[in-house]
Amino acid sequence: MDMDKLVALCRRRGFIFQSSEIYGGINGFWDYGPLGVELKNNIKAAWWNDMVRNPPLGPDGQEIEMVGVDCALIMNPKVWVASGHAAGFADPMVACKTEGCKKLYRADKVFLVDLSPATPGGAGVAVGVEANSEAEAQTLALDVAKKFKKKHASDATSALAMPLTSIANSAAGIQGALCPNCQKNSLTPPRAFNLMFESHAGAIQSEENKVFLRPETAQGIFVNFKNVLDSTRLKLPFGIAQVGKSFRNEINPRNYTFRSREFEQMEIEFFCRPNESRMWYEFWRDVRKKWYSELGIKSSNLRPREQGPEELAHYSVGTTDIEYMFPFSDEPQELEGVAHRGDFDLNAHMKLSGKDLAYFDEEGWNAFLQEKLEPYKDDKKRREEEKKKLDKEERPKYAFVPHVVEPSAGADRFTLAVLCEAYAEDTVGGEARTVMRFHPRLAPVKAAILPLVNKEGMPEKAHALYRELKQDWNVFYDDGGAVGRRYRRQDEIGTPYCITIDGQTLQDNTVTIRERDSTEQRRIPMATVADEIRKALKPQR
RNA sequence: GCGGGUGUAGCUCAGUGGUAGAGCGCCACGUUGCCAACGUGGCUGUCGUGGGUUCGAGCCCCAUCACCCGCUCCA
Repeated sequence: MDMDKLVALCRRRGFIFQSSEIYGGINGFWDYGPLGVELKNNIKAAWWNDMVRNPPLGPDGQEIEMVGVDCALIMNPKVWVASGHAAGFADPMVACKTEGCKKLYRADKVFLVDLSPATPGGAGVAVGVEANSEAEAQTLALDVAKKFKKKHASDATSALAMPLTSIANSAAGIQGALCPNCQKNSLTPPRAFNLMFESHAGAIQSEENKVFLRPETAQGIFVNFKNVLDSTRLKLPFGIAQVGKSFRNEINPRNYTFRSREFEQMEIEFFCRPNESRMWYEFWRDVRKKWYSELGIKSSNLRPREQGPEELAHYSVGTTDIEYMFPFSDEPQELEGVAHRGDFDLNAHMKLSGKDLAYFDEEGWNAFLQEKLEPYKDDKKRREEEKKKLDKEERPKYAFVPHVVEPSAGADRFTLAVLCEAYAEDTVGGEARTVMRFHPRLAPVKAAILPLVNKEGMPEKAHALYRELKQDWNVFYDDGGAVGRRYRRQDEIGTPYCITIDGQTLQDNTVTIRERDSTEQRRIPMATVADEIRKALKPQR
């Protein structure tokens, strides 16, 4: 599939426009047009319906409890300190200025081997090495120093590696750092790359009122964990869901809408007992992959991939990326991350806020109490004493911080995947056509109502049907040009059904219903059209 | 952030310094009898943006923006 053709279609038919296009656009931001907003809304509605309102049954057949929230984009900046984003999202970077090299490194991954002892006169020169840790750098240091010994004569036994970030206040008097790649003295000083968008709450800009646009929706859920618990009578396990915009200052937005700086997430934080967390992690990983398949993503294009330990996020003890083979890449790209976050977030917020976010297991505690007090049921005084004792000694064991499984899906990324997956070219009666094979649930327009010709009462009949159907769905009325052309127009925007009102309709109130993918037509009573559409839109499970 | 490429009508593209074009699409009227029909008429452009050279710039020069490819980055 040719990405350019899809991009052209999306623009031509009003799925996706470049943001602020008349001003030359803006890198990393996109707008959804009339059809795009329908498609994306359908995707979000399908997700909310299938995951929140009517989630699948749990691993042992029980109902799953799910509720939603809709949190502010801007939160107290301390949220991002607790979550680790304030520190981890501002990686200092260094670049090499030499023509033909121009490598860019994370500053904390570059270490300097001080060559001063190996250099005549002790001139301050150090060479950079790339390593993941200071220990790793140290093992490389001697080799590097030996290599340089040839050039700089004397002895290299005392080579030391130190983090590049310490170069500014180094006592060694190092005047330059050689690029690990081209070994020229042209590394820039470390510069901050802050990946969070900043703003100010209040009209006066100052350091005190600096705020951040959220880089993920998850933290709104965590900070409201206690509120939800206290207002709903939910018991573990349960999930809290949120759909909303997030913002990341991506260094280099690329690949159409795939890596945008403003994007929408569909996230669940599923809270469970620590000893059941692996089970729920595997459950959600499988549920989420199945969901994509149900909505028409071919399984050959879907790749669940367990992340290796080295690429895990700072909070995660296990993550599966559900990836999709986009046409713009040879490698599958992430649609969703299903992460086992352990108790990282709730603990972090407990620590920084000083608020108790532990869950108290009432059921377990009551069962335990009942069992322990059973022998004293006829001795009220003894019973009270025992209860006090147990309260003091045993009760705290029933309070714990839940573990969390987080299926975090990209609404825009899935929208893009749906567009890629749907795009097809085939031939009908020897003529080429372009057809978007959307799942009916996701199709922006569910049906087109077409009078075969504009006379003999056909438009009136067609209008009546149109008015009936549009009460429930986005349907489209088209009386322009030959019917074949109208069919093709609907194919191109992925409308699953075309309903044609013809001469026979006037006789017996039947219409033809044309199926998009096969182009086959059936004749059905006009009164059953709504049922036909409804049937196609029912989630299959 | 670096290097390379691209930018002309809604789309695909032609236009090598001298009056901005074609096909498709779109709109109107007529026609219409199930898969991009036909006839007639019509709309469509700050030639990505800003500056410069020139009597004159879509075309040459500089800058800038956006998109594509590669590098880099992506908790």
